[in-house]
Amino acid sequence: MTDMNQTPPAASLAEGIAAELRDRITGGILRPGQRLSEAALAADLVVSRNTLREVFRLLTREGLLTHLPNRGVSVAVPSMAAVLDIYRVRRLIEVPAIANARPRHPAIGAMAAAMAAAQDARGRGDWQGVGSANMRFHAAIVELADSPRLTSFFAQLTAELRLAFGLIDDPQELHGSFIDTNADLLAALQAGDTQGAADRLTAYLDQSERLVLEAFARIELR
Amino acid sequence: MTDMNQTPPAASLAEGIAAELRDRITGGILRPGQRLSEAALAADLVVSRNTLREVFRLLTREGLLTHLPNRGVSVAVPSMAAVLDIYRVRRLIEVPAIANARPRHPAIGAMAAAMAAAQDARGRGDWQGVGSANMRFHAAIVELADSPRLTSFFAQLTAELRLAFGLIDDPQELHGSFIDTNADLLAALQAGDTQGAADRLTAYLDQSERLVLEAFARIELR
DNA sequence: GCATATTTGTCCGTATGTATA
DNA sequence: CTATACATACGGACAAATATG
Repeated sequence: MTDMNQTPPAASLAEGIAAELRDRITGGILRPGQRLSEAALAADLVVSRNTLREVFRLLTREGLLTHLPNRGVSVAVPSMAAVLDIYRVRRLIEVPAIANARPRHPAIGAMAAAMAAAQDARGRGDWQGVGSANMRFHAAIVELADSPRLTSFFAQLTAELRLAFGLIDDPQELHGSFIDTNADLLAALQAGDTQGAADRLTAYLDQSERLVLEAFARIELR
Repeated sequence: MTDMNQTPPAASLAEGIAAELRDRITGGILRPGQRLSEAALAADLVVSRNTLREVFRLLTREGLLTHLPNRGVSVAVPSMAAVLDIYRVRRLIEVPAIANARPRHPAIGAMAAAMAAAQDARGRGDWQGVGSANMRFHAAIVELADSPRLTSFFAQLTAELRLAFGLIDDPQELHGSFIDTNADLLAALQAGDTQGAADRLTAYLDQSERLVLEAFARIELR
């Protein structure tokens, strides 16, 4: 067994640190709104401030960090506007990707693998794992379009969305209910019914968006 | 007259330098494939190497620079695969944006302004200016979708595409013939005929892509 | 194939300006 | 209003990798 799930050896130190910070942010270790002190974080990650600043620029561009001039960076606080925008773009990208999917495209195998991982994680009650697998499932959908630029753009959207997920208390409600819907989607796609698959995807996106927005509405009341 | 066309005062130095370098690359001052020495460029731009490296990371992520570990960065050399990918994504984004355009959306005014600028530049024989105006025209089309993430993603694609345009000798052939097509598109949109506008856009994208690819094929022969 | 020069990758110290207690 | 803390940006240093003669 090779280390296919391992992060590649990090071409440069900055890229490696960027990946590490991305994980901490999407993984919820760093909470939205939290300020990140250059000096403290550089010491913690055992890199120089210069290197860390390179990373800050990257993650700011990706939307995971917010940069306030002369006041440093903090973890981005997702807004309802951001969630609406992200789901709008997801519809635009994912639905045509499914609808125009070439039969027996390799990405369909990746979708099946992600689906299996999601069901496995559900069996263990690992809702965080279910969420990760679900994101891989949708990344595989985008890969159906065979566009590297679309794929990397979608990865960015995904990271930002996970930030929003982190604000929601109950991950089971968030991720648990969608496994069966997505399994139907996959079955339709494997049967060559791209239109049926696209319809199920649209339904999923609508439901998921509503769930996130409702959770947001509850949070903003507090 | 305010300086609404002026670049904003650059929140940070790195952002300003990034904008400057972006202009030099898309403007053809820096040619594709050209290596960029950290020390030389830093001296030229009167910034420290550290600041310049932050900029390099940003532009590498945007696809304008290529980074080879321990061998520095060079201006990206656009490939046919990149051109194909960019046009694929442009179709996916622009066509639905037009087809679902809300009547009297403010971006339609921006389209008209860009069109006027293109016609003006053509009158002066300024084909570079025609190209810039044409890109603004299409950026305005994307704004019809009201999605900030889509807008900034498209800006990136545009910059990368201009890199490819720079390899083509005859800018008149590249940009000159499309003004009238786009004028028709705009007229259809203003008349509320979104479907007709979308059809014209598709035709434009097909023609433009073919032109770029043919020019590429000629170049690769040399 | 080797010795040397150049360049990148990374770190540190420090001066300056801005925001906040 | 002063003092303090911090981000910003610079320049110098050095090891490691790469290119050159």
